[in-house]
Amino acid sequence: MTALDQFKNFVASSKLRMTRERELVIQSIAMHEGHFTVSGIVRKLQSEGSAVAPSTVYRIIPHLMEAGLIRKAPQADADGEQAYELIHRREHHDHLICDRCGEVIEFVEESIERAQEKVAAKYGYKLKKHNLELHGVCRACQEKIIEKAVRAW
Amino acid sequence: MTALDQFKNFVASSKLRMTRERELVIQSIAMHEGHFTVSGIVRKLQSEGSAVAPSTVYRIIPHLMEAGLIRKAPQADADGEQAYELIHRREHHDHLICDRCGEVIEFVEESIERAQEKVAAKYGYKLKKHNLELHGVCRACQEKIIEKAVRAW
DNA sequence: GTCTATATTGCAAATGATTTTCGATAAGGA
DNA sequence: TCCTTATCGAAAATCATTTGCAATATAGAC
Repeated sequence: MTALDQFKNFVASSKLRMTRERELVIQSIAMHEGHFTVSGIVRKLQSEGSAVAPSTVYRIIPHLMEAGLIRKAPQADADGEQAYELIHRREHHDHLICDRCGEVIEFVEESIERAQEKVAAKYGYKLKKHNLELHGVCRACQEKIIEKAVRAW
Repeated sequence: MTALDQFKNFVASSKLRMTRERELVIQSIAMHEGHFTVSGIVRKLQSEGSAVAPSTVYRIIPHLMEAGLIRKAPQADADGEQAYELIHRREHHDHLICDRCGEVIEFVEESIERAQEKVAAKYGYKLKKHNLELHGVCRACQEKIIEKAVRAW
C-alpha cells in the first residue's frame, strides 16, 4: 500500500476530503524517502510547476501525522525549521548528525538493535520504540576545521 | 566543581566576562536539574526579583553550550519552544524509560557504545556525544495492564 | 583606586517559521 | 445538477529567536 493509498483510507474514515494539493504533497514526501521540511516541499512543488501555498502544506502536516504517515524528526533542520520524516513500514533507523553542518545520515546497526533488547530484558522492560542520535562532526567539516586552524596559525 | 565554577573556567580561557546576569542564569539552570526553556528561566528569575531580559538569556545559551554545560534536549517543549538540558559531568549514561509510569533507568551498555563508534567510523564521523532513549513498559506496569485486562474481561 | 578598551545589557525593531482569518473555490453526497 | 461545507491561497497575525544600538559594567593596566 502506497503512502497515498494509506492517506486515502484515512480520509475515508473521516470527514476530510481528498484534494489535488494533498495528493501532490503526499507524493512529494513519499518520493523524498528521508527528512523533509515544509519549505522544501513548497520549493520542490513550485519548481515542478504545481505550486501549493505554504499555509496549505502547514495545514496538511497534522493530518499526515494523525494518519500515521509521518512524524516529527528528532532534530530540526540546520536552520531552525522543523523537519519531518516518513514512517516507513520498512525497517526502523537511527540518526548520525553532524553538529557543524546539520547533515543527517540514517543508519541501522543490527548489533545496536540487539544490544538494546538485551538491556530491556535485563530490566524487565518490554520495548516499544527507541531513539538514538549520534552527534559528531562529519568528514567534510573536520577538514574545514583543520584548514581554518592552519590558516589562522 | 559546580556548574558555575565550570563556566568561570570557560570564561577565564576566553575573552568573555563574568556578569551578574550570567551567574543568575547558570544558578537557575543548575538548580533546575532537568529540562528547561528560555521563557522558563526568564519567568523564574523575574519572580525572584532578579529579572534578566529574554534577549540576554538567548545570548547566554550558546556560550553554555560551547562550555559543555548544557545541550539541546532531543525533544522541544510541549509548545514549540526549544528545551535544553544540563549535561552532567558524571559518567555518561543512556535512558530506559517507562512510558506508562515515567520511571527512568540510567544504564551503560558497553556493546552499544562500541557499536556506535563503529557506525561513526563507517561514515567518517568523529563522535562528540550521543543520545539514546529506549521507550517501553516496565515490568510493574506490564503486570498492572494484565490485571486490568483480566478484571475487565 | 582610577582609567580605558570593549564585552554585555536592555529595549525595541527585525526576522523567520508557523498559525489564523477570510472570501473564493471545489469535493462529494443528495 | 445542487447544496453543504471542507479546503484553498493570500495576507495578516503570532510567537520564538535574533539583531542593532546606545548605555553600562567588567577586567586588566597603571
